[in-house]
Amino acid sequence: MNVFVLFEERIDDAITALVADGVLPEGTEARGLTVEPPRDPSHGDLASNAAMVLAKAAKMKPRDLAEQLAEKLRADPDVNEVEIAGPGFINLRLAPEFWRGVVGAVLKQGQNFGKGPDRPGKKVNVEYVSANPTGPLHVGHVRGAVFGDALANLLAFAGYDVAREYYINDAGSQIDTLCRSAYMRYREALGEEIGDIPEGLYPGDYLKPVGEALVASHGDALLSDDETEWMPVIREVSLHMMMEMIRSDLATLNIKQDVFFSERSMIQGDKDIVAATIEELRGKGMIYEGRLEPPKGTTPPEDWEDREQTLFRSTDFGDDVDRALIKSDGTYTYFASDMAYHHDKYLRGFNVQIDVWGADHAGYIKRVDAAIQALTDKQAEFDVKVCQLVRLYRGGEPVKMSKRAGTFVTLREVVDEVGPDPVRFMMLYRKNEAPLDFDFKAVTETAKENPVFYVQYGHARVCSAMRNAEETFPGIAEKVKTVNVDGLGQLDDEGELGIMRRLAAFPRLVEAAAHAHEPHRIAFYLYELAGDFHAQYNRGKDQPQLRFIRDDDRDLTIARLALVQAVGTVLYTGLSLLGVHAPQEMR
RNA sequence: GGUCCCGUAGCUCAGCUGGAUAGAGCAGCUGACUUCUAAUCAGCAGGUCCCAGGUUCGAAUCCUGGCGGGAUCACCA
Repeated sequence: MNVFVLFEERIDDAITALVADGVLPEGTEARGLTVEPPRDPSHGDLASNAAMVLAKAAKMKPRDLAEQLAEKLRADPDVNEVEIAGPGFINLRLAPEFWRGVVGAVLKQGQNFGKGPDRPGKKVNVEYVSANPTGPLHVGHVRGAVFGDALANLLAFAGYDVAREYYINDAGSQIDTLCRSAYMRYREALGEEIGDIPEGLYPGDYLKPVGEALVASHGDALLSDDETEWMPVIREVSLHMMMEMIRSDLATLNIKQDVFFSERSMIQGDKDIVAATIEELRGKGMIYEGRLEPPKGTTPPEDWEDREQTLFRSTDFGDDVDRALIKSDGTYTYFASDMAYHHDKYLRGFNVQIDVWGADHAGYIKRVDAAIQALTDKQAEFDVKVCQLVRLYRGGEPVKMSKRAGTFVTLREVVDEVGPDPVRFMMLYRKNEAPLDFDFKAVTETAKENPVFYVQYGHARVCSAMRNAEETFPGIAEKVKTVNVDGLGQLDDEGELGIMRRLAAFPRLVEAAAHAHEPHRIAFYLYELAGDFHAQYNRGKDQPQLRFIRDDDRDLTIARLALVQAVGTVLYTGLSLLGVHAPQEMR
């Protein structure tokens, strides 16, 4: 149940009624009508702009029209008060019974509270991580991984049919580099003194196991000066082991993906869907042979070569320059493969595609967007979520990292140090396009300024209250589960009603966050809900009559606990969307 | 130089895709706290929403042009 949608419908009904009364002209439609929580709670529970958006068509003053609508709304039994304010806002104050009904709804629906309706015809593909299979995941991958995972959770909860996908870049020249690096480790594993790993190869120790595995399976049979002899074998083994490592890295953060799509698979054997994609575009007249200008404003790459090449007319779709598809050695550019890949996703039925990328790839958006538009005749919806940099701190001091020296911080190091929950929550406690500071010390502190703790503690406190109540009133938990609206009648404290309003906002929030592809809104909401709850708990110190557990009043305790349990349920649901554990207790 | 992102309280950031008197945490100040599980709670103070135009009943939010910061520019991935 979404309160705001519910009242949008009721206001719509009121408009229809006014049309029937002849007050509004036939065919009046409420375009841009909204029902929202007012910023200032003193304005009521719900505010609508209906009168203001209709005034022009109705040729009436907004306030007069508002009064007519108000008249209709006053007849609604859920509405306690209707007020016209400001330029023509209609402010509604709902009956307390209505808000208590929300508590009942949460208890009844449990973790389904806030869930969106099925959306037939919307098949969403969320692609995230897609790190090169050349080494372990490092901290730069973490944000996108968590973001994509949470976004997929959110979309699924909001009712979309969602697939989670990882695109394996296993076809480019970086894989040859990987193989040559692994080959060094292979020779090393055979007892050879290899010295330093040559410049340009991957120096990391994580390739040692690959070398050892190769010795175990092939002995010294791969030793050869001719690369083409060992390359295929080493490629297969290395890629497999790198992907296993990456999967296990992802598992430490509880990141799940359904499909691992291999770039190479598109051009293996006799099939070549990259070529097919290019031909399809050629058929549409979007491919030509031509020359490109050297890049401007920056020094051209040393190996810049002015030559005629196969180009895609991405400028027709808003890109800055047309893009090359085939390299001088005859292989496909990364972009050509990517084009085919996104096309493939569309052919698999995904009419909504969301890619999660790092900030350094932002300049790549236009060309992929152009390709998708061209290949799907603009039928596919494409959104790239760009995650800005994560800066690491420890106790306020920047953590030094040098990519050149190879001292990057791995995902596993971060998770090992602070645990998965703080990592996941903090990566989502900022909108994706803003840079993010991650402080190893701050995220494990047990204090309000650490939102992870504050929210998790809220959930633990709910569980604790239930346990305590069970000691005072054995069997009360069962009563709480089945409480009806009449039983909640005693919940009339302003703080309690405030919590109910917050709970009622959850379905709308889920809907909006999913629509905007912004999981961070869930994190901020949970912080606010936890804040409401902790505040109410603390009010019981000064005013014992407000305590959740009242030894002298079992019925009141049941009602209060129903609200407490509802808070716990929504905290649990929200944390699950973020992929964060909701603890029963804090130790 | 082009493109993309960011610019909101002293600091770190929200602001529900156009609503009313712009919010939270930290830091500062004032008070409460031998606890229904502690690590908090209540309050005060703090603002040229980068600037200038525009769109309209109404702009932090949308458009245009600037300013400042970051990222990026390829036959790499």
